Amino acid sequence: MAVKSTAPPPLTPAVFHILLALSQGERHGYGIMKQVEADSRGAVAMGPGTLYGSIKRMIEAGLIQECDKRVDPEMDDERRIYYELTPAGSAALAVELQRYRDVVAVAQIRIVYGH
Amino acid sequence: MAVKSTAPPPLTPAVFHILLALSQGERHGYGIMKQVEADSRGAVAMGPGTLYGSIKRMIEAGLIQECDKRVDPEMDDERRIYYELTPAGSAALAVELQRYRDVVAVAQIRIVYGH
DNA sequence: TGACATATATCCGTAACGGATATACTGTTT
DNA sequence: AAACAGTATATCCGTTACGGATATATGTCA
Repeated sequence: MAVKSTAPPPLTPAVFHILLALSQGERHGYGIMKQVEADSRGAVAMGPGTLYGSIKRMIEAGLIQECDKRVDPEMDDERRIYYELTPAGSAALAVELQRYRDVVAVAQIRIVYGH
Repeated sequence: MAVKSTAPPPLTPAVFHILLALSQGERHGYGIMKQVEADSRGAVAMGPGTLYGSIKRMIEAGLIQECDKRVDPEMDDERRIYYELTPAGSAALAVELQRYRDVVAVAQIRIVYGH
């Protein structure tokens, strides 16, 4: 769906959830998956196809980037690749979140005051 | 994206916005388009391809149905086809709305208390 | 040692999106 | 009266996104 006058690449739900997960701090792929599940109380289950496909697109779009940071080198799994939000990613998340708030507010008014 | 343990057909943003528009009352295609735009403060622009494609799928899924109701026969355009929510559509909207609220709440906590 | 969770990643069929296009009526402007 | 913009429905089809299946390999626990 086209989104007017906001962030250039309109956010899909998968992209939005990944951004939200990374707003919690840097994560590796599997960690993002788990964070998305936690953030949605288990409602959203993201498969590996969606996850890694979205990550690739998001890096190309400049929303996220790989980061070198290794929290604990001793405990670390060498295979892990950590990702973090870019400023553009943070901005896109903020815009999308505001859209979510607006939609919830509109729906709330509709329910309370009965269309 | 898969959505666990809720409504059988996981809602795409287009489907969600159409359901929300119809929660306002019965609408014809073009009316849905305008309502979606209004509900999102002009942020979401749904093209005819997405609109009529989604309507077709939603009727098949039992989320909406055509209704005979003609508000004002004198003022009416014969071409108009009106749609309304089915009970299943209302239920799916309610579930999806709760997911939106949850996501907004999670994000809000993250912002206020800083991850 | 078998099973399960963690972890990354690709492949590819299916579904959804969305612009372009077509048609036609209505209402307003010049 | 002609021209234009807006309303209204609808299809076509290229592009994108989704997401299950699959592959591989390590860590962990009973």
